[in-house]
Amino acid sequence: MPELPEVETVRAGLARFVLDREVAAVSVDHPRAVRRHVPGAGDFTSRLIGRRILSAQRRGKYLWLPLDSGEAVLAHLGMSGQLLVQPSTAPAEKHLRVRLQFADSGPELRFVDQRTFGGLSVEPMVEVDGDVVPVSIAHIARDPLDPRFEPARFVTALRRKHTELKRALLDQSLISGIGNIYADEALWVARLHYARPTEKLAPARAREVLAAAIDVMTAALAAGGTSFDSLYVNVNGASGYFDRSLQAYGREDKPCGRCGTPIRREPFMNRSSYFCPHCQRRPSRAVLPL
DNA sequence: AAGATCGCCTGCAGGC
DNA sequence: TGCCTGCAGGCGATCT
Repeated sequence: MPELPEVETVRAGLARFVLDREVAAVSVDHPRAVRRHVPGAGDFTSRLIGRRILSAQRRGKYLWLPLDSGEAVLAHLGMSGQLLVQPSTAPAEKHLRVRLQFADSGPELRFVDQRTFGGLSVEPMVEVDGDVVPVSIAHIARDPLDPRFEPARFVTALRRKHTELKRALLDQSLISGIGNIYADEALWVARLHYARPTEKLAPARAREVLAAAIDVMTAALAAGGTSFDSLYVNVNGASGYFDRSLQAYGREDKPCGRCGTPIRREPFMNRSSYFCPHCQRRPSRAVLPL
């Protein structure tokens, strides 16, 4: 499941292949893949043809390719999305959704997505807080690997919230790029339970969980992104493998790497939370004085 | 109005 | 064997 490190791996890979190339033809093979492009598939196609790709950018789990029209192709990989660079002679993938062919007749760009949670759109840009981003992601916060990310601002915003810590880490409008896997890993490293109330979290503890998130995602990025099944494949067609270094996620009943206590899995937000019941103590219900 | 929940979507593992 | 259920889970829409 692509989170920030995996998306960054794709972005970096794409940058090598699509820069300064002119789009010559587009085919949309599944309408759901462009459902966020409100004017429809025809409009999506016409906004791309004849346009040149200027760069490859990313914020959190979103990546986009600015065009010489001033708009950008925005992509989200969802659960199972892949952006593949393939020779035009390569047979169509089973879940091929969108295909971009270039005027130079070189390798084409394919969006492949089994579960169709991901998608593409072409959008104008908007300035938000000193950055220029596609309009539909104006509400997405900077991610912690962004040079303009402000830790103190995150800590303040986190402690103003009245929710559980993991919910906040997954809130892309508070901090972006963190998904279920790296949230569990960061909480394990910081020895914090997922249900800790954000409003009672000491600033030092908030800084620790942020540092942990940065650490686990930086390490994953260095390793080329995490993958658990064959669905996520990076732009070169090779799966990233970082899962062997995961300490909590997916390790139900396996010993905690610190204390040996079996890792526990609990339902959380229609998914799972993995944590060490010894290192990550459930918060008490007691109301603390301000 | 912020916070919590729902529905989307496919493939596969596991139970009977 | 094949049907059924649960699970994977990000995110916009919709509730409270």
